[in-house]
Amino acid sequence: MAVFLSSFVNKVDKKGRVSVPASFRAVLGSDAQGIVVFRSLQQEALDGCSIAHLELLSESLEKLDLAPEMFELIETTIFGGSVQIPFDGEGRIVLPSSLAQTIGITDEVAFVGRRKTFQLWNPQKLTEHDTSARSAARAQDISLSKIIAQASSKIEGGA
Amino acid sequence: MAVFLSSFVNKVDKKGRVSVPASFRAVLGSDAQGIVVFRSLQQEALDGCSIAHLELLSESLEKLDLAPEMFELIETTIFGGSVQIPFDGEGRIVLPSSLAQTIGITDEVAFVGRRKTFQLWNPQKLTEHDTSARSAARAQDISLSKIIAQASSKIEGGA
DNA sequence: TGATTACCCATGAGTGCCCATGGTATCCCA
DNA sequence: TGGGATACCATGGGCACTCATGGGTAATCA
Repeated sequence: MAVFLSSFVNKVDKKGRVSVPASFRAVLGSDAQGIVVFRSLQQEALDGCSIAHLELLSESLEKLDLAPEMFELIETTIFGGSVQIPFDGEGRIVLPSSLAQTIGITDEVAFVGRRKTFQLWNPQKLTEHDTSARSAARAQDISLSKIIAQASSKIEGGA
Repeated sequence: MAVFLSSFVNKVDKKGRVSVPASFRAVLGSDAQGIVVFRSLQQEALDGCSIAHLELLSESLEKLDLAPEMFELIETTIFGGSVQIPFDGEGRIVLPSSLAQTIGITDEVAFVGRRKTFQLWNPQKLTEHDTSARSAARAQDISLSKIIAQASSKIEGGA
């Protein structure tokens, strides 16, 4: 199925509009009315997803037996802090300036695909994040083919 | 099964198009719509693979219990940093100039088969890398027949 | 009443699609 | 065995379409 891939840097214009990349809109579907955005828990970025995905998170919360503090945190910060933003006719959104300011977005936004969701970053902060992530990968000698091999052997081992 | 073998150096034209070697396209399959490309974690090159291979990596990530930092790294740099590039009618791709620039590709690209995936290099940097890799192999006295023998004894030993 | 939002239209750069060509390797025939 | 024909591959060019960007106006809201 279609997933959010790649990263794009698009401009924010004087009216605060920014184009959601066409490939992300394609993943969202032609009948998508917009997206949902909220502050990321782990990074200095915004998390973005489809409305359906937020509903999935909501259902997941009901099913799991989460600790009350975690439940409360998610209820307040994620659901309380999320905004649903419609597309205009050209596939643009207007980012609430309060959210944009929390992550340092001024005149450009980086959209970063994360398969089921995506993130919105200040492009410079994203570059810094990426650079440090790659340094860590080199230091740990991470290999994608090893990850695939481990996942395969986990299945065969009857794990 | 078919694997990516050999290396080829092809030209990049004024429109940024470059032919994917015919044997690589054959491995990908006649119904392949294109390839996926992302920055290599370990080398100054791009990693290339089929769309199915990226899906395999995606499934592997879901199956393994990776450390959160490693998961985050792969989600952002590999999936966020990958692009799905379609073939044109003649089996060419257009490399995004942002990716091409990170590895110093200007007017030629070296395609290097790595069995299940392949890499894209600046041809000169590939030559330098190969030279230093061969020096390291001689220093470590690497023998291909020893590798085969060790793998065979590992299988028979019921490891 | 002013600011903001929604809706509509326009434009240029880049992309996708299509067609053409030259070179090389392979195959077939004399 | 050599030459010609054919097929395949890499390379080059042109045109239509898409995408991101920009602007204007009317409606809505505070």
